[in-house]
Amino acid sequence: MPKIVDKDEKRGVIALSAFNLFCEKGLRGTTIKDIAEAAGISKGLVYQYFSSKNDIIKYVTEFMWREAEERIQQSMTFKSDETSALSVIIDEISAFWDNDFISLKKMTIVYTEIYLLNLRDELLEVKEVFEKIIEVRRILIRDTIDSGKTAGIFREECDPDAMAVMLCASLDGIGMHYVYNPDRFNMYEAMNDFMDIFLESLLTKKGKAINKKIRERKNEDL
Amino acid sequence: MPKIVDKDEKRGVIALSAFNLFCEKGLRGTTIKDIAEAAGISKGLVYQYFSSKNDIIKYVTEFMWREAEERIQQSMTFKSDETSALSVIIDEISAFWDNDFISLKKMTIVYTEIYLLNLRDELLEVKEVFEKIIEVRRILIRDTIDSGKTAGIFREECDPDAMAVMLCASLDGIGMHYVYNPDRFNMYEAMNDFMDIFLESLLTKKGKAINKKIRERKNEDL
Amino acid sequence: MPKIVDKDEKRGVIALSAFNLFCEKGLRGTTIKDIAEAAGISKGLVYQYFSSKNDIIKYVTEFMWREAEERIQQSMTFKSDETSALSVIIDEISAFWDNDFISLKKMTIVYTEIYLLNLRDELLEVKEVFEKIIEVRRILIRDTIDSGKTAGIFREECDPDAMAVMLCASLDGIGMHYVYNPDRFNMYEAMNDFMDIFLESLLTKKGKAINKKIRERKNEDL
Amino acid sequence: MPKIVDKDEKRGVIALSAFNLFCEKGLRGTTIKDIAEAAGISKGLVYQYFSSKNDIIKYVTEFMWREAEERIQQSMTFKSDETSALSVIIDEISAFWDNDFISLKKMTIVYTEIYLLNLRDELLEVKEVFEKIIEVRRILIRDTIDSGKTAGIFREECDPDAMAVMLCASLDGIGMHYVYNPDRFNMYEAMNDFMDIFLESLLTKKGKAINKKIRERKNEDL
DNA sequence: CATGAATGAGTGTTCATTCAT
DNA sequence: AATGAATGAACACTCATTCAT
Repeated sequence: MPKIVDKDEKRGVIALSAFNLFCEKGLRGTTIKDIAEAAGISKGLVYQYFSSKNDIIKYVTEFMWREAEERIQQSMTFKSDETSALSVIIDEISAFWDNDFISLKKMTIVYTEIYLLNLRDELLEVKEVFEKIIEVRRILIRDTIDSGKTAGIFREECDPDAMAVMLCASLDGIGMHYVYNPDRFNMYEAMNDFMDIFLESLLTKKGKAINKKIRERKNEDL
Repeated sequence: MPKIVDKDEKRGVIALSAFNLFCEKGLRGTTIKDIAEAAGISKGLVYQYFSSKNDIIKYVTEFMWREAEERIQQSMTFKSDETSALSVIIDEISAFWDNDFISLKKMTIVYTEIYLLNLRDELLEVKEVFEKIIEVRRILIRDTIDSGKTAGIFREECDPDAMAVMLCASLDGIGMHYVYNPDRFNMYEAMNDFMDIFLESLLTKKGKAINKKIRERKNEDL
Repeated sequence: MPKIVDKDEKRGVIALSAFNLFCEKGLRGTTIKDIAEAAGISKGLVYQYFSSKNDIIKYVTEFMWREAEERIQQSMTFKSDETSALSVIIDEISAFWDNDFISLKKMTIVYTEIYLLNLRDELLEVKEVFEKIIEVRRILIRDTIDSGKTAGIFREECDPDAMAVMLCASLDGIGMHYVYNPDRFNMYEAMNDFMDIFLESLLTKKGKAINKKIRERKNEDL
Repeated sequence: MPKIVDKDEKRGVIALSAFNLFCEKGLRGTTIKDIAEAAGISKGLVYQYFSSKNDIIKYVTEFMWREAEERIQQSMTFKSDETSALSVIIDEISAFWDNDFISLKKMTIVYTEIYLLNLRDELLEVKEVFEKIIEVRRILIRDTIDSGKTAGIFREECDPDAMAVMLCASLDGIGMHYVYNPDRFNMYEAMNDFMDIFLESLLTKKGKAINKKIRERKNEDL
């Protein structure tokens, strides 16, 4: 009788090993041998679970997407009051980078590497999933700003689409610079500063008042 | 006598071929054979002009740095009045990305690839030059904000160092997202929006007035 | 399960192929492809057993050293009487070259090539082992002469260190010339002549008597 | 009018540069570019004087042969008395290695490299010349011993052919070991010791007396 | 005469993938 | 199910040689 193996679980184990190695050594710099060893199995067996190295990258990308989605779902679930819009944005922004298990640095590196692959259409199988990662954040923020406008929190003249794109992009940039040079600045502070500046311009008076309350509540929590 | 060749020019020609290929296929994905063919020469001849593939990458990086520096020098040269601080920042920000889209894309891709390699110290020969590219912008912006504070244009409480880092990082992020998906948003508008938001928070009343004038003058120029 | 392979044995097989090729075509003239083909495997597989071409050369050098050491151990083991000093030297001298001509030639070629590489420090990984081959003979002979002096076999005025160096060097030269031109002279006779001349000068009367006995016994054995 | 060039002289200049480089970096390790630079000319011009790299090696070998021959002719020219036989041998032996201009080390390295090439018949054009270098010494020594026998200086039972081969070979070996490890022993002393041992066995009483005189005269000269 | 730009076959080495066991 | 031995195409880089100038 063959050993009973949870195929899906094992795929996850292998992919996690791969993910960690991708961070340390890059997509190209990580060999199948490396992955197999890190997962405690043989090279050949990797190919029972993944059809190719690209297949692993695809899985890893999907994994990152699922992580992002899940966090966002969590953010959304428990917010329903008027202040939610702001909290969601602020939380999501920091949550995206705020993960002990899969470190910021790791995420950033792999995310950036896949960004490059897709920019050159070198990994078409992965493109769709990768773009979901971007979209899920963008849409969340866009929708949040949108409903914030309805609630009178954001100013009329602010364009949710444009703002969302800009916000996501800026935060990616801050993340990358931080990862490259973590000594240069305190990232959480930087992101907070950034959000302050951003919100200062876009919030209505009502919005600013709410923001103030949220901040106060957060400080009390600490 | 052998064919007379302008060595420096030929280095430039080869490096340009390389640069284009680096963008299309990535640093690792581009082979010396590719570069030689694109430059219309043989593999061996490449090594008469560059000591190694990394040497080519170094040249390309230095080229990008020289480009960045030159533009910055230009920005600085002709500004001396009170409004210079703002103009410089605004100009530099847009100038940095102000080429045709093709070359913006290329710059971004290569810049990002080198970012990744340096993150893992895989390209030590290039690290120093790469960091100059980052620094030259950062310092320009920091100093500009600093002197803007003295001139009463920027608010007292704004930290030039932190702002400069954040600004550079954000703009990199915006550039990357734009290059990835140029249809999503008009980058110049996005950057202008971004700058507006940013300046709105950091300028004093006096600063805001000057900013307004600069904007008006610019619109007249068009 | 993959084919079960005795890694050590296979290393030996590959190294033997390499050794033969090194002799025929030289260390530099032998390519990894040559070695792989001679061993009946693919180029890539060679690197499963050796980390580099130099690693193969190192193995071959270590092999030669082990051969030399083993023979010397054998020479030492069964001699304990007064005459041992002389027997050991004589035996060792002939034993070192005492293989079929083919392998003598091979040894000499590879030994000489490694000599040249080390002379220019082009093969540092191998230097230490190579020098062991020289030293093991030199020290054996030096110690033997030394104890032979104590036993009154060698003359008081003979310097064991100088004699050992000279003896080793001369015998290397004779080996090289013999290998180059095996038809010119009978090497065993030449070495015997050489030893006779050498011993004639260095032995005491007592030593000469013992030497005579050893020779007679040897002739009886044949 | 073309520049008038002494073709032969220039060949010599190039070959000398080559010779020096062959010593430092080996035959394979020396490139045509190296040689051209050392000779102060261009790569292409080298091919006006030599048809190939092997052609240079051939020239260098011929040069070494001419050097050897010349020295030997000198040795022979001025000796005519009874003692010449010994002087010639002793002088030649030391003279062969005793050259400041073209150092011992250089000679040994190139000589040994060519030895290896010929051992494998990799450079047939050179084989003949290389063997002349060996032969010229061997024959000199053989003839000298031969005439020494006639003159009653060498013992009847000594075989000039065998002795000459052995002597040349041994001295080559001593040279090689010395070059590899010049700190181990004083080569001139070693060669003298060697000659003493050698002559002690082969000279007649008369021969020993003459040898003694030669030594004394030499010491006076110093 | 003289140059050095240009070539391209050949080197050691790596690694995704296959497959016999 | 699981192994790791085996493959071979691909890569960066070198160098003797040629030849247009």
